[in-house]
Amino acid sequence: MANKHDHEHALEEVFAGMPGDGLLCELGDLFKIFGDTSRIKILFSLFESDLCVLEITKILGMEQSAVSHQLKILKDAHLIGSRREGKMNVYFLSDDHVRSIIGQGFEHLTEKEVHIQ
Amino acid sequence: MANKHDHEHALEEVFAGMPGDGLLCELGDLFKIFGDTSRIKILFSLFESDLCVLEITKILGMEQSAVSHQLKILKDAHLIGSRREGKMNVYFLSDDHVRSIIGQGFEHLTEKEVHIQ
DNA sequence: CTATCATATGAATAGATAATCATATGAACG
DNA sequence: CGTTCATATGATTATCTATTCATATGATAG
Repeated sequence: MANKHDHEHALEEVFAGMPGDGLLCELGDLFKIFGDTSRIKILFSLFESDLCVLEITKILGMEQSAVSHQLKILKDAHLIGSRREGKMNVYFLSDDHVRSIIGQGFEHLTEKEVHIQ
Repeated sequence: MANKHDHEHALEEVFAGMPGDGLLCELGDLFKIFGDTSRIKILFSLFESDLCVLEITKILGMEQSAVSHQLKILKDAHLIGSRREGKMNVYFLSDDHVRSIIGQGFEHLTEKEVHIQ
């Protein structure tokens, strides 16, 4: 009975600490963007250097239109930006959070590997 | 011509710095897991307290089977663990990377809000 | 201007995913 | 042992997503 009461108290704490549905949804949407190999590849590419669409297309080895679609998604999420250079649109990382987030993901994966050994 | 050469050099660097497809895929799969509101809600709940399935079900307000499905996904990814306590299965965060990753996502969102103001 | 190069957009489709309903498992207790 | 409580699993389905093909836009050079 005391145990049950503790659990209900825990539930209250959980409800209190839970962000609103809006924020949770935004957070989900943000991570969804990282949850695709093509987009991760684009981001990794931009870690090294600003690149135009054609270059990214060569790196990913897929249709140019597919790349443009993914670039739009990344740009809408403010993860990348673009500028014009002559005939080309050059894309770049818009801030270093992208690096940190992907870095944390990496750490999780590599530490798990160590753990498995 | 010099410009073109620079770009090709940049491409080489990008290819050199790019992780293998396997790792990129694992990374994508990891972030995919964070890319769902129900799972994020579960993780936030477990930030506060270890919880059994019934409690999580109450918090999320969805079918118990749906919760179990999502718990399985989280557990398979080693993001949570479980132990038996009497009749119940109690779930808990398996490590603090989860906190860091979600925290980074949060920061990105909130800093963007500041930026927009 | 108009042709062309670089990129973006739109429609269509195949594949993935998350929820639900129905049912199975499995420990605990009388 | 068999019933019940807590949870897991399987099948199904509606929705979402990433890609492709086809085409539009839009800047720039001739």
